[in-house]
Amino acid sequence: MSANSRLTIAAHALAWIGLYQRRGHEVATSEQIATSASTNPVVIRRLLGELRRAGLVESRRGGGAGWSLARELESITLLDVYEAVEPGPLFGMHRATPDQECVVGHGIQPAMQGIYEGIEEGLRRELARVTLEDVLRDVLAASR
Amino acid sequence: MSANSRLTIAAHALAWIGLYQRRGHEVATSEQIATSASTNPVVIRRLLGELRRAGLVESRRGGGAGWSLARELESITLLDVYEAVEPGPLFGMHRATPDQECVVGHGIQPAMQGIYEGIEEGLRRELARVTLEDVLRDVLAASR
DNA sequence: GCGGTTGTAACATTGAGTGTTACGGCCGAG
DNA sequence: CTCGGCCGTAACACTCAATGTTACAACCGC
Repeated sequence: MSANSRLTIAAHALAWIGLYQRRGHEVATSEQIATSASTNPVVIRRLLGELRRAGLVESRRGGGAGWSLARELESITLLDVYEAVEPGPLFGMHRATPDQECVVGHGIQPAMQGIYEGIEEGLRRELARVTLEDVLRDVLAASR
Repeated sequence: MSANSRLTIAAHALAWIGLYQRRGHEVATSEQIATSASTNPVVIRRLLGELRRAGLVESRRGGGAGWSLARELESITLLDVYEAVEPGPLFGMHRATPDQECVVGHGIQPAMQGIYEGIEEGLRRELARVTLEDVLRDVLAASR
């Protein structure tokens, strides 16, 4: 699968902002987060923009601008982040519609559709069990 | 997520071969399957080649050549197909290694690694619950 | 007004997946 | 033992999403 890093980077950004705020700072800048994640500030702003639309973070402009959490880390799950950042389905269908004259070609898409829905629902359940608080805890545990 | 159709096409091919054999034929050709799936025979041969390496199908060359199942449909699960056809992990890490001087940058990868392993294990469990026999049944049910 | 940051457009780059052509290898049929 | 059909695979073009980068207008505390 063409595994992308969107979920990882988004979780990284949220954990970074959360830790930064616990250390007494008001807001974090995309520049700071980008440095920690070894990427470009625009990439961070784009991702955080999607998280803002999902109500997970807030942004301030002007002087003393930057990003802050809209919710506590323990109330944000990986599912929230996943849904904010990965819109499409996990598995794709045929690019061209299969041969409708063929029994298999005709029935395969509704069949797989139903099966995939169940599987994605299971994935959602797994993602919902992990909070960003868990992520930050694991991050700090790894530093020892 | 850049959802690809490899799992769908592979399941389509297996269901097609299975049904074709139940109707009394020995082997199916990549040409026939490609027609049903509206794609190119080479795409089918490549995918079936991976399934052959995983021990799910067999191929014969020469006259009367083609593909046949190496196992019964009810003994093949979507997990078997998934592992044969999707080698990489579901979620990717940072493309460049994050800033190791930063606490979050240092701990994020081991943390996410562990979390992702649990989530992928859950996905595997879901995939293992569906057999290709289930798929074919749903396919035939959809034709009515 | 100044300066720093967000928000977003625009474009280049990369890589996986997919489609296509080509051709050598294999083997049953005749 | 030749022929024809199909596999196996290399090679290449094409598409598309993700990512990286530059640029710049908008915003707002100071």
